[in-house]
Amino acid sequence: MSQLNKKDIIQLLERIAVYLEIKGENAFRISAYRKAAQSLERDERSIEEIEDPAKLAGIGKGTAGIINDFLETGTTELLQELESEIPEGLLPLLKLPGLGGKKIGKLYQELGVENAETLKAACEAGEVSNLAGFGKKTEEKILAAVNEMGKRPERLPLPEVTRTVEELTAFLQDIKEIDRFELAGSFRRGRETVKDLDFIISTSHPVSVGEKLVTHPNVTAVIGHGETKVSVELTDKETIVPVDFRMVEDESFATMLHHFTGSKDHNVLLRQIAKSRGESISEYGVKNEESGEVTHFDTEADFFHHFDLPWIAPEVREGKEEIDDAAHVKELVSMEDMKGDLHMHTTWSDGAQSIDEMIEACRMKGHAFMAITDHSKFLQVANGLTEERLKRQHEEIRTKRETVDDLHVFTGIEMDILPDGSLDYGDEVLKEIDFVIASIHSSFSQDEETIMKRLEAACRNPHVAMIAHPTGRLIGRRDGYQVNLERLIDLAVQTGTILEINANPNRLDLSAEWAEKAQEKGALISINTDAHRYDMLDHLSYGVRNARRGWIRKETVVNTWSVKQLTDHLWKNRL
DNA sequence: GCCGTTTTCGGCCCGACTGTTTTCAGTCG
Repeated sequence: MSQLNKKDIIQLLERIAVYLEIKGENAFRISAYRKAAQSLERDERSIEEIEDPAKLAGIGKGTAGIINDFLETGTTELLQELESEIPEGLLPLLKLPGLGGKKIGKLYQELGVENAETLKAACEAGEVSNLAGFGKKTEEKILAAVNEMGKRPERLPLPEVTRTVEELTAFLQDIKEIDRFELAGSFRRGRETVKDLDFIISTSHPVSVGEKLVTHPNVTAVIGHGETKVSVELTDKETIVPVDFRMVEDESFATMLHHFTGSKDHNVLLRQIAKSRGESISEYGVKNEESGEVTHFDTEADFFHHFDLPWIAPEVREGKEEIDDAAHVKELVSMEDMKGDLHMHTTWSDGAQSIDEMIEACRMKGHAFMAITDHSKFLQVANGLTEERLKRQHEEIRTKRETVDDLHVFTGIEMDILPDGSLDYGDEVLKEIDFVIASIHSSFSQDEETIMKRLEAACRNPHVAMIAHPTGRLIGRRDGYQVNLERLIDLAVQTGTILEINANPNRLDLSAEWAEKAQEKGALISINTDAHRYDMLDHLSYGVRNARRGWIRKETVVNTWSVKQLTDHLWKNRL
C-alpha cells in the first residue's frame, strides 16, 4: 500500500471528521481530526519522510495509529465502522447552507433521509417541518438549497468579484453615516479565489446603514439582516456574489477588521496567545480576564504590538509560520518597492494601446522602467511580429525612449516556445533585444516530457531572460500544461532565468506556493501585468499580494531593482 | 481526540443571527 500519499491521509482524516459531525460527536473530537489533517498539510515532508506522525503537533497516539493502519492496510477500523453506520449520500449535504451535522443526523434518524434526493422528497412531503426543532421556514430553505445544489461554484476567481468590489466601494463611500470601511476576508489576504466579500464598517448608526445596504440595486437576496450584521447576495451579470457587512463602533474597528480578515487558523493562534497571557480576544477588543477591562486599538498594528508582535501582513495570516516568523514580514515585497512592469502588449500585436500610450500610462504610474513585449510571429491570432515588424517596432521604441527621461523603456518580446521545442526567433534576432520573454501558448496537451523539453530549451538559451506564466493555468477554468515545476525551478536557478508571477487575476501564475519554492531554491522572480489595455496595468497589486502570500522578499523580485542592476543582469552572459 | 511551567482531567476562540422556541440550539464565520 506504499502508493498511498499524504493527500490520501489528509482526505481520510477529513472524511472521518465529516462522518463524526453527522453522528453528532463531540465537537472537539471532530476538530481534532481536522487539526491533524492540517498539521500534515503544513508539514513540508512527504508521509514516507515523517517516521512518527505522533510527533506532529495535534496528532497523538490515536490518530497516529489510524494513519499507520491506513498506510499498512489501505483502510481503518474507524472508517469502516462509520461507513457502515452512516450513508455516504449524507456527506455532501453538509455543504448546504443552514444544514450542519446535528440537523442532518436528525433528518437521517427520524426521517430516513440518506441523500439529496430523499431529502428533497421529505421536504416536498412536508415531513421536515413536522420535526421538532424544524419548521416551515427551515423546510423551505432546505428545499431551495437542495435545488441549488452543485449549480454554484464554491469559490469565485477574483475577476468574478472585482466589479462588485468596485461598485460597493463607491456605494459605501456615499453613505454619510459611515466613518470608514475596509474589505476584509480572503480578498484582503490575497487568496486566488473568494467565497464571499466581508466589509467592515465603522459607524455609530448601524441600523440605518444596514437599511441602506440592502437597497443596493444589485442586491438579489437578503440572507440575513440583524442590527450589526447584514448578509446579502449581489448579482453581477451571471455571477452571484455573497457579501457580509459588519457594522461596528469605531473603537472596535481595528479588532473587527483583524477578526474578519482571518484566517480562522490565524485567529485561533492569536487567541491562544492571548489566553496564555490571561487575556481573551474578540472582534470588539482584548479583554483582561481578571479585571474584565477591554482594551481597544486605533490600528491593527497597535493590536499586534499589544501582543509584542510586529504588524503581520494579511497575506501571510494563514495560521502557519506568521507568528514565529513575524520579524520577516517586513522583508516581503510590497507595492512601494515595485519600480516597473516588464510584460505588456501594444497595438503592434494584440494590445489595445499604442506604444506611446503605454509609455505615458507607465510614466503616470511612476514606474522607473518598463518593457514592451508583444507576441512573436508564431502567434498569428495575436498578430505576432515577424522579424521585419519586430525590427521596425524596436527602432520606434529606441527613438521614443530618447524623449522620455524619467522612465526607461526596455525593448522586449514575448516569444513563443514552439510545439517542437524550438524558439520562434533565431539568436541573431534575440541578441538585439533587451528583455526576451519565452512562453508557451500552444499544444497544451503534450506530455510532461515534451513540455519540459520546450521549457528547458528556452531556459538554456542565453538570450531568454524570463519564462512567463510558467504553468499556463487559468484559475477556475483550466489547469495549464503538464509542467514539472520542481525541475523548471532547478533549470531557472541553473541558467539564471527569471520566473514570472503573472499578475493577471485570472492567472496568478506562478502560484504563491510555487513562487515560495522557487525563492527557496534561489530563483529570481518578476511580477508583471501582461497588460493588453490601460486598466490591466493596475493588476500589479494582485501579483504583489500573491507574492507576499508566498513570503517573497523584495530582493527576489527583479522589478524592485534599479535600471542599472536590471540591465547588468539582462546582458550578463550574453555574447 | 489532543494537550500540559494552571500537566492525566478538564479545557479546547468568540460572537451574531435565525428559527424555533418561550430561553435557546444550531449554524456560520
